[in-house]
Amino acid sequence: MTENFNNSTGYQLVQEWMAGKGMDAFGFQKQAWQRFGNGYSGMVIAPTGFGKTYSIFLAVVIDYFNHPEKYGTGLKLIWITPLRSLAKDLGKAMQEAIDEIGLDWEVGVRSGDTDAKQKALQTKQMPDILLVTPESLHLLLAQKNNDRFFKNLKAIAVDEWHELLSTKRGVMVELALAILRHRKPKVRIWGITATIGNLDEAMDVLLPNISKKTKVVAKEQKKIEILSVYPPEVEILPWAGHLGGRLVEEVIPIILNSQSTLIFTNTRSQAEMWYQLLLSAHPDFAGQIALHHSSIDAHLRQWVEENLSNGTLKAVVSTSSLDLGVDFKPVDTVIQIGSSKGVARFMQRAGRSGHSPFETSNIYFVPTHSLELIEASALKEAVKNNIIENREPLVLTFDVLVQFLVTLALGGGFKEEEIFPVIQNTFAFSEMTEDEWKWCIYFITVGGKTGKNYEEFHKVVRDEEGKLVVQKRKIGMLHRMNMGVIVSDAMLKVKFVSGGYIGMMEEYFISRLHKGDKFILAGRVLEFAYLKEMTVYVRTSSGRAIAASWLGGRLPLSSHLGSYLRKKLADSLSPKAREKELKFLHPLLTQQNLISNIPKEEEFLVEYIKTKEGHHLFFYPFEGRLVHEVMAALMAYRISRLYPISFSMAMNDYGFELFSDKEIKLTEDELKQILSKENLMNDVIGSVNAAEMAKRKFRDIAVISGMVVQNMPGRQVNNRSLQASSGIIFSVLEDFDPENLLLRQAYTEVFNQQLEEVRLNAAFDRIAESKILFIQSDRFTPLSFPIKVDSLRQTLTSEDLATRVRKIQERNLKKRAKKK
DNA sequence: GACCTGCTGCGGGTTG
Repeated sequence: MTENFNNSTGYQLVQEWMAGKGMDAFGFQKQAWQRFGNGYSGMVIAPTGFGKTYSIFLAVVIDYFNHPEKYGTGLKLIWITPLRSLAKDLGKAMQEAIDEIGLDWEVGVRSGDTDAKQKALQTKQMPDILLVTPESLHLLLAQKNNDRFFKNLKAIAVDEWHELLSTKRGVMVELALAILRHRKPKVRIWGITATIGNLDEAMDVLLPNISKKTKVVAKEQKKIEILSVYPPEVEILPWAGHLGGRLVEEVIPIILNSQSTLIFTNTRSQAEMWYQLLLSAHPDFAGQIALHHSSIDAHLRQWVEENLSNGTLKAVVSTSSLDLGVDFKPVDTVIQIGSSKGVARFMQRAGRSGHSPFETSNIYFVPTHSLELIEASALKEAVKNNIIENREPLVLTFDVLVQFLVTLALGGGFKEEEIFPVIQNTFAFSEMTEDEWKWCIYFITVGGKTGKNYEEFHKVVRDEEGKLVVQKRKIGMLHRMNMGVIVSDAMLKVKFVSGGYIGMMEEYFISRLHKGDKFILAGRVLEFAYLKEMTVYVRTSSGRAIAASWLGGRLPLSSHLGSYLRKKLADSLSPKAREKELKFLHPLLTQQNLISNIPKEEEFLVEYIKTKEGHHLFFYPFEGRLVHEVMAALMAYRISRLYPISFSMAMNDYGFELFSDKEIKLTEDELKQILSKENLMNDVIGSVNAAEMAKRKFRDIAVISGMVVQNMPGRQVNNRSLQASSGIIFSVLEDFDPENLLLRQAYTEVFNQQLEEVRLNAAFDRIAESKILFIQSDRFTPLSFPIKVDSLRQTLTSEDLATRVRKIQERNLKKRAKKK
C-alpha cells in the first residue's frame, strides 16, 4: 500500500521504462502516480513540455500493475482533450508506451475524425484507454445502453483544463463528469492544466464536492527570455498601426539564426501579410516557410504541422491556431508580432519553444507601433512576478443544460428526481433552483410557453416507467448532428476551378470582389473566377493582390496587462527607468509629456484636443476595447444629459475618443461628475442598446439549446438565416415569455461578457481614486493619434484615409514650426 | 513621419 509504493511492481516497471527512454521522472509525476494510487482525484499543474501526460496516464498503468485484481476488461481510462489532433497524437504516443511497457492494452481515439468502421468496433468493444473530445463523449452518452462502456472505468483525465474551463465546452465536461461520477462513484478524476491565476477555483469546478482531492504542482519553472525587437531608429516605428511590417528586416536574421521558428500574429490577414512580407524580403524562404490559421484547408494545415514537427520547415506564420498542440520539438524560437493582449497567452506561446524543460524559451516581441514597446516591458514584469490571468468558469448556462438533458433522454432516458441532484452537484449548476430545473424539463418536453403548439419542440416524452426519453428517430438524429456548443459562422468555401480546396472566406469579403480581382489566401495569389452554391471558384495568379480579411473576434487587452502597462507608462520618464524599451521610446514619451502629460499610477488622463475638424475628447483607462466601448457610450450619454450634443466614438485597447464638430463644454467638475461611479449600471443600460446586444447573444443560445437547427441532413443553415430565425424567436419571447430562462441567459451573457460588468466597476473604482488630469492641446499626442487613425478608418475608404492622415501630419508640423 | 485588422474550437448524415 502507501508505504510500499516506491517498491511496488508498477512503480519500478514504469521507472525502468522511463529510464530506458532516457527520461527522468519529475517530482510532480512521481507525486501524481502515488496520489492516484492512493485513490485521490486532483489536478496536475505544470508548463507545456513537462510531460504532464506521463503523470496521469502512467499513474493508471502503475495502479494496474499494483492492483490487477481491481481492473476488469474494457475501458479503464477516459482522456478528454479539447482538440482532435491532440487526441490523435497523444493516442499514438500512449499506444507506443503501452506496447513497450508490455501491456496488451488497446488505446483508441474517438472524435469526428474517427472513421465509421473504427467507431463501430469501439461500440462493440471499447479500448482500454479512450481519447475523446467533450463532444464525442456526449455522443457516447447519447447512445442507448451506454452504461456498458463504463462498467470498469477507473479514471478520467481532463487535458488542457485551463483551455476548457471558461467556455461552454468546459460546462459540457462538467456535466459529463457528473453523470459518470454518479454511475461510478469511485472513479478518479484528474485535471491537467497550465498555470492560471485561479488554480484553486479551477480545481473546484472540475472536482466539486470531492473530499479526497489534491493539487500536484511542478516545482521546476520554465525559464522565459523576452527579447524586444527594435528598428534601427526610433522614427521607423509608427505611432499607430498593427501590422509591424517595417520590422521585417529585423525579423529575418532571427529566423535565419534559429533552427525553426513559430511566428504568432493576431489576425488571419496579418498572418497572410507577414507570410508575403517575409517571402518578398527574403525570397530564399520559398518552400521553407508556411502559413497556418483556421481558414486554411485542414489537410494543408496538417501538412504544415507535420513538417514543423519533423523539422522540414524553417518557420511558420500562424494565429492562435498553433497555441495548442503536441510539442513541436524542433521549434527553438518564437516570435510574437504585436500585442499578445494577455500575460497567459504570451507565456503559453513562449513555452512552445525550447526542447526540454531545462532549456530557456526564447520569445521575440515585435512591436507594431511605438507604445507597444511599453507593453513589452509590462509583459517582462508580469512574467517575472508570475502574474497570470484568471479563467472565469461559466455558471447557469441553461442552453448547455437543456442540450445535455436531451442527450441523456436519448441515451436511455432519465428520472428527474434522480438526475436533479446530479446536475446540482456540478459547479455550473450548483446555484440552480428547483423552479429553474422544472423549467428545463418543461422546455425539453413541451418547448416552453411558446413552443407548445410546435411538435418539433416536444423532444422528450415520458415512457411507461416514468423515464424521460426521446422516442422519435428524427429528433435523435438531429440532436446528434447538432451536438456541441460551438456555433460557427457560415463561410464560403474557396476552390480552384480545376478542383482542390484551399480554405474559407467570408461572404462580405467576396461580395466586394469582381471577376478577375486578385486576393491572397493560404499564401497564394488567387484570381476570383465565379461564385456558385456557397463556393468561390478561383485560379492561380500572381502580382499585386489584396490580403483576405475576416470579421473575426477581437481579443481585448487583459486587465492584468493593462494595469502593468499603466504602471510602466507612469514610470517611463523616471530616471530610474532602465529598461531598453523605455529608453528607446524616450523621445516619444518626452513629446507626450510636453504636449500633454504622462499619467502617474494614481492619475487619470483626459485630453481635450481642438483641431480643424472639430473637438476631440480622449480618455485613457487602458482597460481593453470592450470596456472602452461601453465607457465611451456612457461618457457620451452623461455629457448629453448636461446639454444636447452628439458624438462619434472611437477606441483602441488603451483609450477612447469622443468626437464632435461642436465645442465640448466641460468644466473639470463636470468631468469628474461624468466619470463618477454613481448610478453606473443604470446609466450604462441607458446608454447602450442592451436588447440588441442580447439579441445577438441569443443566436448561439438558440442554436445550442436546439430552438434553431443549424445542421440538417444535406444542408447547413447559413449565417444570415440563423441570425434571422433566432432574432424572430428572441422577439417572440420578449413579448410573450419574458421569464424564459434562455432569454434571461442572453442578458446575463451581455452583462458578463459584453459589458464586462465586473471589470467596468473596477475601472470606475480606480478612476474615483485617481487625480484627474484634464489637458488641453491643439494637436494630437502620441497617445491620441492611434485612436484618431482608427476612427478615420471607420468612415472612410483607405485612399481617403491616406490623405486625411497626411493632412493631420502637415498641420501638426506647421503648428510645431510656428511654436518654434 | 505617423495608416490600411480583428482568434480558436466540435459534430453526423446523405450523397457522389
